[in-house]
Amino acid sequence: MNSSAADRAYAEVRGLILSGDASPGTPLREEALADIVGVSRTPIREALRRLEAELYAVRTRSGRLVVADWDVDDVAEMFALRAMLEGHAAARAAVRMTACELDQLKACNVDLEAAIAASEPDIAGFLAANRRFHDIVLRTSASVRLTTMLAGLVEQPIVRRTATRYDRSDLERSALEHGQLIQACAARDAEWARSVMTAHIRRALHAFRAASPSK
Amino acid sequence: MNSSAADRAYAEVRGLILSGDASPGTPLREEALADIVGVSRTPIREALRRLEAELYAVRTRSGRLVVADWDVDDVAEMFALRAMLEGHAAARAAVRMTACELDQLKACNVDLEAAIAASEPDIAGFLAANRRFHDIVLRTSASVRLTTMLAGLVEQPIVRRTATRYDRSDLERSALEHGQLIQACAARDAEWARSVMTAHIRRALHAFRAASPSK
DNA sequence: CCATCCATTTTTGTATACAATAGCGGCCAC
DNA sequence: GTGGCCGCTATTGTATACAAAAATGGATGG
Repeated sequence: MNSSAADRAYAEVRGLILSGDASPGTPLREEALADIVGVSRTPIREALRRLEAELYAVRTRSGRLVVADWDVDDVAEMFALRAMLEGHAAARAAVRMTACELDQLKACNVDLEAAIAASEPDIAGFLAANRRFHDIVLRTSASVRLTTMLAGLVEQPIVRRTATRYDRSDLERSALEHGQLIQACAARDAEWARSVMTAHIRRALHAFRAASPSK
Repeated sequence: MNSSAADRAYAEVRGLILSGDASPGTPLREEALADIVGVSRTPIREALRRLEAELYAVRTRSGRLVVADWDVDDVAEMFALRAMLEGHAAARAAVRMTACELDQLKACNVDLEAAIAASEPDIAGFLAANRRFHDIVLRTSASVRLTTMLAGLVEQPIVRRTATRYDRSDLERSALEHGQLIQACAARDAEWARSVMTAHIRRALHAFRAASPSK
């Protein structure tokens, strides 16, 4: 969509970080990245500033950027913040949800259930449907600030997990909890929606921890 | 402290916005700002990107940045988010607080009380002490992510208020609530601290609303 | 009088050149 | 052999030049 050089640079460098291709501690040198992405330093700088603001990268004393290293506490904190903020988003969404958006939510969850119904679950399909589900909630919450704040928070723990195994029971629980959220939204019950979403994210934290290679 | 051209540009442009010198809707043209600040467009761009990320400015379809216009709902949402996040920070801080930091908090509140004790309250002194108080809590929470997310949230509603009158009872209530937070931290009670801080911010929202010129 | 189209001008996006500074390695003295 | 100093290199910060896209203005036709 946004295919400016700076946006491509952002996506590409973030990809390097999330894929583990650039492991924590790796220096992010502007010129080197410019060569990789095929643009000049200017859009690279812009991308790096965004990544720094989202804490994908940290600045060593004086200038140098390196890939950030998230320990277990960091990840737990990210989930805690996400639980609060997405809970808040769900509460706002519940009272703003129209029939149309409710239908979209239901359709999303149908897709999600379909993705995990097969004997071999379709993880990519699950993640896509899950992502759409949460995006709809966020959009319905109608708070640009919330959306902005959550933007840098959702991707991060997911991708580190690509190598790890997804437990089927976790996937099924997700579908169940999404169903509960749909109920809460249908009932226009903000606090119910908040509770369900908060619980949903906090469970995801523990699922993530259990699946983590290094405890 | 950070006196690079980009940081000065950020501070100066943000000052223009918060002072109302650049009113909502005013276009933020890079070259014009470069002339004002006395640097080239490059650091100005960097500053504008930060201001955009913090929603001080919004981007009209295709490129142009204009000063953002916060309506009452926006401000309410900012306070709600701040209440959640600072509440979380207080909860974390309560269990991490050392005697040293507790003393700093107490000292801050002594200053704050001194600032409002005079017959004519020292608003600037109050704001400074208040700021230090919240900064200590945030620092003690030991979450860089939380600190980053709150950074763009605390300044914004305050300065719009420079013209409005501060009610003495509100100032006194602030001092009282800070005292309660100190108690909660002394007791290492995370949920008590969270509740006090959340209530503190939410009261501030209503004080702000009451003092707002345009209701 | 109003809408539309084209040219000009303004404004942003990107690339590159230059300046400043920190890091690094070698060399020398001890 | 080790520690400190000096010069060089690598890297970021800033300025400027150029390209692209969009707004503005006026002229023109209806």
